[in-house]
Formats: sequence, structure tokens, C-alpha cells
Amino acid sequence: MATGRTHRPATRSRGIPEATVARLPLYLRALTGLSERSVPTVSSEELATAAGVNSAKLRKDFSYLGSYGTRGVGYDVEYLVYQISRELGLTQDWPVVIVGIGNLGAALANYGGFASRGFRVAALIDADPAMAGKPVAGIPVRHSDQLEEIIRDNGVSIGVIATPAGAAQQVCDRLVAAGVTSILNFAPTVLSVPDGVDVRKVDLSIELQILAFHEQRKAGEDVRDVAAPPPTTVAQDGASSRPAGAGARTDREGPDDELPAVMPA
Amino acid sequence: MATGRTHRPATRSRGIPEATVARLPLYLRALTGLSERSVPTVSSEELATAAGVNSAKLRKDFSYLGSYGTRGVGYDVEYLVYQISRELGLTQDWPVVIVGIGNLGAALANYGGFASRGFRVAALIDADPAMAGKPVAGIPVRHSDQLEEIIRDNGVSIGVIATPAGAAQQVCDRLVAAGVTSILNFAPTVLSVPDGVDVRKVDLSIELQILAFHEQRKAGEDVRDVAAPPPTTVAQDGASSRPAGAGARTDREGPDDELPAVMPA
DNA sequence: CCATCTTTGTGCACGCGTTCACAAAGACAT
DNA sequence: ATGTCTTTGTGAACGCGTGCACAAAGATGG
Repeated sequence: MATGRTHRPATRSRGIPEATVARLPLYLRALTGLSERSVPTVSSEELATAAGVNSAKLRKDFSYLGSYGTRGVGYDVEYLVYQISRELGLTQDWPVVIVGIGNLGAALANYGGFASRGFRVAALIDADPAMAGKPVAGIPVRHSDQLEEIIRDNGVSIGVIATPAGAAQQVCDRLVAAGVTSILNFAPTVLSVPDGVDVRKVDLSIELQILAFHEQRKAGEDVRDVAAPPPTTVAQDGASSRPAGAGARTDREGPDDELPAVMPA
Repeated sequence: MATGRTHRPATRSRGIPEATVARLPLYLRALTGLSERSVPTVSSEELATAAGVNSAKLRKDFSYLGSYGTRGVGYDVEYLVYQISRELGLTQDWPVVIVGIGNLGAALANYGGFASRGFRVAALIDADPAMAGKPVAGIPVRHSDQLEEIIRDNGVSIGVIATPAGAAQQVCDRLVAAGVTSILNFAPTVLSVPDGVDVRKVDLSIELQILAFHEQRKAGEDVRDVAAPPPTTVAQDGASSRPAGAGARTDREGPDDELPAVMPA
């Protein structure tokens, strides 16, 4: 998963726990699958398995939305799809702009999961003049000079940032100033935004690092000696203030470290 | 953030809380930034701000790794970079395969944040014969027939799935059978894996849906009447078992609903 | 109409994560 | 050497999220 969520104490909107909100899209996906196969009803047990969660958790999650099940039977698939869609705000149309049309931006523009859930790509924006006019996913790329104009004309409130890290904050500021109040950030930077603006971030390399941690643990059962000396004792073996082991990474990374280097932006 | 994590009770490896592990890459990024600017030391306050977290949380996180700070001064940047890198397992080389070379797969292959953190793209794999041999990010794409061979020859333990949803489970099974024990899944499906295999998932559309929820709340302060009737009472207004409102989404989505449609795979 | 059986909805307890607030540790000046 | 000042490391309290286990609700069959 990408990690994410901002520092704010998790809006806690009208009693629906943030953790539940994060799972609703999961349920929705499982439910639309069932809907396509014309399954009329599901039990919490079946749906929970399909969504990869615990059935008790699922029932509790649904209880925050209301009593939509029928005891002894289960949940009506179509009805639940509608209710969750409505709760998530997917019954209305959300115009979205994607800024930074590199590989990632193009992948996002082509992503089918957006359009089918009420998200409409209003515009693709890139800072490279050479990109302007070039169609990506059937939509012509527009130059970032027109960013504010595009936001206002289309009433865009959600922006996706897929630029290099260096440009992200600046793009973010412009989006916010133009009226965007929700941002999905793919650039590896911490964005600072005013109150009232939501930011979620997806960091590709963070997920991989978390996997590496667990992978190391798994392997470390055997090679404990080399891999993991007790960290509490490490501080003692060197000088206390400027330890000897510093900078031991063999390959020092260049300044491109934080750059996705994926998108020309 | 991308969401993610699997049902398993969060390995809880050697006392380092999962939540802390998930933040270590964040600290590492902030620290490498400071390192490049040759900043020798940071206080927990400064670093916390740079990483976008609370300073108490940061100190507690570091306390799980050991006592690496100096009271009255702060933390030695280089030393901390090394310690976190080591803890995350980034001081060793992790060969990775990416399966599914569409737009997203290509974006991942080009992503600079991988190589700089000890991840090496051992191979790009795609099921489309037309892709075979074509270089992406300087690496020739190989056909998925060779998947097992590639995994074994390179000792790959981490796999990235960027295929359409329909192919994901099958690819996953083959990866696992060939020896992969950590999977980063970008396909919108719940993967089932045997014990001992870690899965993290990144779902682009889920993040957007969560944003839409909060966006709706923000807007809903005004248009309460239409947007959010009390859900507990909704169940009463229709028939109890098969409610009237079902299927009210105007645009029914096709079967491509779950398909990223991004990558030919 | 009653009994049985299935499945929901939730009260409760527990554990993890977050935050506060402060004592202890050390740097630095005198 | 002693005092002051800064900043860490952590004990303790709190709140959220999870999962168990069960009572209530309703369907279904006789």
C-alpha cells in the first residue's frame, strides 16, 4: 500500500471512523464484482473473504453506515453498492486534474478505475512546452501556464501531483491557490498545505522499503550475527558523539535521490 | 498513501512496531536531504517537521532502534542515516522483478528512488511477446515464460505486480512458487498467498475515493439535505428486503471496471 | 402460529499507537 | 567544578481500532 494520511487528527467525519472509510472502497470493489455476476445477496462472511478482511470488522464497518443487512440472509448487493457509493461521494462527478505527465502521469490518465468510479480527468497538465497538445489517453496535454484557468473553468477540487519532487510543493501551492482542496501526491516530498486541504500521499519506494524490512527479518533468522547486532549496545562501541560507523553505505546516492526521474513534468 | 498491509497480525518483528517501521523510510528521506546539504546534526523537532510528523512520535520511534541521540544536541545525521538504512535492510542489495510493463510498470522501472535505496531491478517481465526484447528504462523486457528462471538465477525475493487485475493472482502464484516471499501489488485485487509471504498493496483509485469522501464532507456542510440523509432512517423508507433505491448509479460500469487498463501485460 | 436455524448488529475487552509532560543526560559557559 | 540551558528518552494516560462472542432479528419450514 502506499502510505499516507496527513498530520491532522483524521477529520473523523460524522462518526465514521477513518479506518472504516479507508476500507469502504475495498468493499465496493468486491461488491461491484458480485454485482457484475448478478449475485443478489452476500453474507458478511462471504463478502469479508472477498475483500480480504475479518467478517466482524466488516459488519461493524457497515453498522456505521446504518442497518443495511437482513438477518438470516445477508446484504443486498445492489443496495449496498449504492449506499457505499453515496457515502463515499461517488454518485457525483469529480473532475480531476493530473499534473506531471511522465510515465506515472500517463499511467494514471489511462487508469480505468477512475472513470468508472465517478472521477473524470478534466485535464492533463505538464510544464514541458513540448508536451502541450500531445494527446495522452485521448486527452490533449495542456501547459501549466493554464493551470489556474483550467481549475476554475472546470470547478476542479481534486488534484493529482505526479511531478518530480522538486516541483511538487510549487505545483501544490498553485493548485491550492486556484481552489483545489484535495490533493493526491505521488512525489516523494512532504507537502505543506493550509488547513482545510486534504493531502494523501502514495510513495512507491516507501512500500518497497517496508517489504525489505520484513524480508530482512525473515532472512535474519539465520544470519542474525551479521545482520542485526543489538542496537542498544551499538552506541557504546564507538565515540559517543560522532560515531565511527557513520556513512558506511558503500554507494553514496547522488542528488537525484529524491527525484522520481520518471516524468519530465 | 497507498493503502496496504495484509490480514496477518502485523509481524511485530523484534519489538519494532509496524507503525514505526512504516515511518522509518520517511525519516530516512528527510535525513538524506539533510545529509546532502552537509547538515551535521538535527534536533527531533527539526527532523519531525521535515518528515511531517510529531516530534514526540519521532523520538519514540527512534527509541525503538536504540539511543542514538545526544541530549542537548540532537541526532548525528550520517549516523542516523546509516542506522535506519541498516534497520530497514537497505545496506544490502535487493534484486527486484517488475511484472507487467505497461505505463505503470515503465514508471516503476524508471523510478530513481529504487536504485538509490538498494533496490536493483533484476528484470522486467511481460506476457506480451511483442514487448520481449524491447528496452524499457535501459532494461530489455523479458517474456513471462522465463519468470521462474529469472527469479531463481537472480535470487529475487521481492516481486512487483503491475499487471491488470485479471492476471495478478496467477502471476502472484508463479512468483511465490518460484521463491518470491514479498510482493508489492498494484493490481486492484485481493491476492491470496501462503503464510510467510508478505503482500503490500497500492491502489490508486482507493486513495482518490478516500479523498472524495472528505471532499464531499467539506462541501456537505452546505448541501446537507441532498447529500446526507441520516442513514439509520434510510432503511425504513423503502421495502425492508429489496429497497427501492438500488442500482441508482446512472452510469453502470462495464466489466473493465476492475481493470487498470494501463498495461498490456 | 410456533420452532428452528441463519446471520446480523453490537457490547465488551484488549492491545496498539499517539501524545503529554517531565526527569535525566549531557553540552556549554563561567 | 558548578550551574544553566537544551534536548533526549520514556512513563503514563488516553483514544482508536480490532476481534470475540452473543443476543436479537428475521427467514424458513412444519
